[in-house]
Amino acid sequence: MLTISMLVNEPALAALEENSVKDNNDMPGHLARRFQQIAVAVFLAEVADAGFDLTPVQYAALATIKANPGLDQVTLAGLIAYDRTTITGVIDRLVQKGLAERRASSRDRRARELEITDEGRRTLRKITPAVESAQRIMLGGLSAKEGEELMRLLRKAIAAGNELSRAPLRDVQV
Amino acid sequence: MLTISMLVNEPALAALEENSVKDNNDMPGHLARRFQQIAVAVFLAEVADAGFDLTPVQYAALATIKANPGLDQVTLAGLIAYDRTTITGVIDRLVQKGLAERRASSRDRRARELEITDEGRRTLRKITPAVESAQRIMLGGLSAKEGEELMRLLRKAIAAGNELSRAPLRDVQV
DNA sequence: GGATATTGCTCAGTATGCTGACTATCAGTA
DNA sequence: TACTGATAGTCAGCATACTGAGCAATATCC
Repeated sequence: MLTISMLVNEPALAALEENSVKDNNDMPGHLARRFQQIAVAVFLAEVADAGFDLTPVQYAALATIKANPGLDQVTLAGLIAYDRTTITGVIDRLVQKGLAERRASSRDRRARELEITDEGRRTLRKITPAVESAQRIMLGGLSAKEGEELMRLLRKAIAAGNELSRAPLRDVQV
Repeated sequence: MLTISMLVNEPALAALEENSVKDNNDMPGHLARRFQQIAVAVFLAEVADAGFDLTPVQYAALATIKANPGLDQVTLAGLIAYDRTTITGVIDRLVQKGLAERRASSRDRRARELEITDEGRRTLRKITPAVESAQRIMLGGLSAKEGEELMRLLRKAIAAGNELSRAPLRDVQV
């Protein structure tokens, strides 16, 4: 195999590559992906252990509907930073599971008003310990102080980058 | 709407809910998802600005193939913590773009040996500034010291949770 | 050597997430 | 009121990620 490294002097190239690409596993983007990957796996495992079948995304949507009864899909999306095209499918599944309801709005015939069902409320209540346990587990390698610091730094980085994704977090517009 | 809160005394319940569910947006799992969401958006935007069409996952795979010529798919998956079923599609697309090659292994007829093409090498080289710029942007809200600390804490949390996802990071088995 | 277990890869199915396009509706304005 | 622009939601299409199943080949153990 002929590589560029054969055409230049070795130490110079090694140094250059060391500086430029580094280890892929040490880049913030990779760490973000990996932490999220573990977080989702832990969430699903804890929730499944508790006897439920709910994804992190579905949980967040359901909890937000409960806290803001009658909200529309775009508002929900803004409150938890989902893309509006993703919300459609998530709500479909919550409705199909009988945990939420989607009704046409009378104020605005374009909009759908979302409500949690009794079954949804029951599920949220029973699932809460598993959700909290999952949050603890995903910070399990850190001391309490480190966990707090990680969350503070994530919040700060996220706040600065909020507008950079297609689905930024939006304040409630009461 | 009849809720549990109507059946118990209000302050007690408010405190309980405050303690139990908190704001969904403040949970580690949500922060993980959000940070990753921004990281991917920034990566894609920077790379597109540079005139390329490569996802974070494809980039990581290509860079790892370059650093470990001839490796098989399972080893690649382990090196960057992908699920082996995900790798199949990622390699498909790298091959289809002409950036990598997949050859049957002579040692083990089950395995496929992966190689980067000249075109792949050229792409990696030209794309590197955009990738690095993306890493800077996603930490843009943090000081240099905070960025370092965030990465340290992420590495630590990830190391502790490595085995909890279906696709843990695996050391090179040379 | 032969049964058994393991491994490398793929595939079908499901659930995020995104881009871009489209419909229906609403809001503001000339 | 008619026009224009913005907004709510959906859809098609693509790319991760995962579960679970299956096939082919290799390793291991008796």
